[in-house]
Amino acid sequence: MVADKYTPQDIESKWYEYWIENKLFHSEPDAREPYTIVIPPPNVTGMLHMGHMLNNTLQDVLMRRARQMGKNACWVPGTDHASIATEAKVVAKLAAEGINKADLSREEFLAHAWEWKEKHGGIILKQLRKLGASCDWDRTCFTMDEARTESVIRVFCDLYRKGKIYRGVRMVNWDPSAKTALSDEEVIYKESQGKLYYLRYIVEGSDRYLVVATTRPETILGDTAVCLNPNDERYKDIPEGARVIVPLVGRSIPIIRDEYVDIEFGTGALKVTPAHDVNDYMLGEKYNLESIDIFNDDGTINDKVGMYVGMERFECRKVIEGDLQAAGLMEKVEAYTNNVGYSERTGVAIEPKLSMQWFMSMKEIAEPATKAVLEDAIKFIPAKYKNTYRHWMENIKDWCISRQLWWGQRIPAYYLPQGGYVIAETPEKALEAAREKSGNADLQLSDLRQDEDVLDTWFSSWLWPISVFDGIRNPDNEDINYYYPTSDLITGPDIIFFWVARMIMAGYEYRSEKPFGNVYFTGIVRDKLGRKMSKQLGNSPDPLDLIAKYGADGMRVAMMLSSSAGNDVMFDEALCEQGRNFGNKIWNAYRLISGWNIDENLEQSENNRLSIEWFGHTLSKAIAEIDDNFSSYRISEAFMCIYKLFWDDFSGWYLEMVKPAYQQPTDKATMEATRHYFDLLMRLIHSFMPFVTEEIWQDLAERKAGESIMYAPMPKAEQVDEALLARFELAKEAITGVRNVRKQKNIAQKNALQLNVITDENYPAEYAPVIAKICNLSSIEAISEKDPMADAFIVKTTQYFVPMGEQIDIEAETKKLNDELTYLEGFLASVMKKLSNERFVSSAPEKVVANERAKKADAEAKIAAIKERLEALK
RNA sequence: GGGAGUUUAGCUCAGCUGGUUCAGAGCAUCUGCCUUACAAGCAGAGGGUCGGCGGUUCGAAUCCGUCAACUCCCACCA
Repeated sequence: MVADKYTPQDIESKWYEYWIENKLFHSEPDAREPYTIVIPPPNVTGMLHMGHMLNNTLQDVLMRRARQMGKNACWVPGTDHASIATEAKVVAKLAAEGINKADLSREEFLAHAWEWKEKHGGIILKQLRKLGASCDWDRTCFTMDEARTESVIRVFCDLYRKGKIYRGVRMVNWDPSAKTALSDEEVIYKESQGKLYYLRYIVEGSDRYLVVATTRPETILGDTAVCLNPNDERYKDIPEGARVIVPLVGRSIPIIRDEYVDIEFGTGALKVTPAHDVNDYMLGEKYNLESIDIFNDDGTINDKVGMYVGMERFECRKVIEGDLQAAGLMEKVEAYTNNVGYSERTGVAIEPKLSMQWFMSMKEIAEPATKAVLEDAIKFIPAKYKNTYRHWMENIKDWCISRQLWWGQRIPAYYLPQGGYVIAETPEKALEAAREKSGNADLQLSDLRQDEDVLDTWFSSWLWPISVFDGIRNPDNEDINYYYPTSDLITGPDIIFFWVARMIMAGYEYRSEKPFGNVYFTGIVRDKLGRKMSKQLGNSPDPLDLIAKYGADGMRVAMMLSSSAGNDVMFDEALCEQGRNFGNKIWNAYRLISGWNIDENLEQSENNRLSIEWFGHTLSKAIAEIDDNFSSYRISEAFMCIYKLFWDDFSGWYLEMVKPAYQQPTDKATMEATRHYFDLLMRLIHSFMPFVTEEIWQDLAERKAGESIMYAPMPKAEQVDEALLARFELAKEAITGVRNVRKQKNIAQKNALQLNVITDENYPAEYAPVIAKICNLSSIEAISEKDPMADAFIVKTTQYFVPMGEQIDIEAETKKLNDELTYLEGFLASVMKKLSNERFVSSAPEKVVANERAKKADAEAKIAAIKERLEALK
């Protein structure tokens, strides 16, 4: 027996413990078909937010459903070491304690970082349990645990040997706050209000000057040329080989001419700073210009030029502006809006910087991965992301995989004392290789210096679907052979390049097979005003608070109610409330039936038999619809089907139909059928609301120890009798008709009424017992005469009469009927117009024309019935 | 600058191959009910020129063109 009141908090943790204790989430390879999902690993020290709620609810719904479908379902959880984000947190934490990272050795810093990880790591996974996530926790992985780290190092070495990884000096995106290079994907461009400065560059040996426009006057320190367009008439008189003086700096630099320069922009003169701008860098390469790097790693000015040394870059910009003004070298300053790149993680402006980094060639490895998606070997849901994917893949650039951080997998490159390096999986192997390479057999490990850099976090997560099954180190193990390729990936479109694309590449490179069959892209969770949820705005509710308030089941429903693939979720706390209310509805429906008593000798009434029969068909129809929705990943629609099935069809109709009178018993067959339906409904709802359904399912019958609804087979649709359902709809309308009479005449349900019917083929005579019960009718009589003394209504063509024993309002009734008549005649006219159109009849498909004819006949019959009724009223 | 998407009821969204599932759902609103499971509820009701204009068609929310608004992605002319 369940409690009187539905309080999700009282049941949820109990069942989660039960599932864990009985190892119901655990999966081992067996003969069943596998169904696998690998979790998008959240940051190890992160906190659960609404995005995780959406993402993991979807995954859990799919997992639980697969399990009930008889598949061997395995959901692998884990966390990501998130190198830059975590390192930033640790640095900040140390700074708060007065410890400067620069004062620590690598080992000391890593000790702090691991300590931090042990303390905060995995909180997020514990939080997921509150949501009901049915992850196989025994398989929990971490992108920086031993197995994953070894896999990453192996892959690095392998790709290096295949010639796909190289080291070189390139212009990279530099984050001066984290003091590391970033990949192109980690840079976010934002429009920002800046200024356009017009600077005077005096032409050497003359009294004229060139005006050059720039947004970054501080970079004049690194100028090594000024570039003009050779076709620019304004500068025709500047002789070939002329030079200009860099303002303030006084350095003499050449004037070069290249069509790259846009004549229209600014003054048509461009300052060239090869070390600090991607395009300038290309010009520098082309014209063999000197490249002067003027910044330290933290974005302050270095001592290369000997001016403004140690000044922070934006501070320097202000000071230089003033100095230029003072020196009369500033023509003018204009307000200017341009796009500036910011670091995704630290939020500071990116500095293009030349530096030595490790890169991975992408072009070749991208090919099979592109094909897989375009040819639907991997399906994207929604499909629109195929375009985005194709565009990126076809223009893919090499991946900068090194980061100047400590928290991460250290690059296995070992430098030899005399120069050069070797790449090896372990220091021992490196030493061996180094001895061979150098020809010096006495070389010691201490003579080698390992590269200081670590690998980009994504260089470990791109292997995730393989590495969680140890498929890199042991490519032929039982797990990887069974679970790979995984079934579905649920993730956000924001990491389609960072992660999804790269996993596909890794899949083909290391398994010669796709990593997953379907990718379901969720949207972003926004507030109800459509704003992105953020800490700054404070519009992001704490999911755990919501779970505490409405229950995990309610929270899950909220996520399901407003999310279709690829669409953003406009989250509103009211949705949680709706979810909780649905749980309450289920709870109370169960309380109702559990209060019924059985009279063994009672024979089943026709009413009950009909009700059970009808609901069986309704249920099957809904199941078919749910299955259809799931097969195309319309998960929220599938949920809505179930919601309406339970609330309207089952609770609103079926239970009202079979409900015994107060304190009266019911018959055994009806009780059994009702409990059976309840059981099936709980199974259908379980993947969405695991807790409340388990609680009730356990109470529905004696269950064995360790048994769970989690493994109760998903109900299957049976043959649906559409004609039967259509007949029942007529009965429903008759019931609504009587209810309306009651409402208009203000007659309480407890006062029985009489119903008379002029029966015809549209009268659902078989459902008379149902109509009589629901409407509390003393009897239903078939009559042939119209009854002017009764309130009447028409369903399709059938005329129903509720005798009132008093004169009814003929005038009002007549008006009502006339209104309907007018409408129907208009409707008929439009149908007739279609049918009398030669071209319609000849070109429209048979079926459509037949349908129009049926509409015509229908309307005519209705009109006849109304006219009869009007006649009777006269 | 290039590309993609969206626009249907007050809100969030379905509407798949043009035609009885074509104008829908949930929520919200309004009206009436404390009817012995549930007021976290029940019974009803109202509400939309399907963004604008034009075209194709016997027939358009649906296909085509065009304009408008919004959103996202990519590129990064200083």
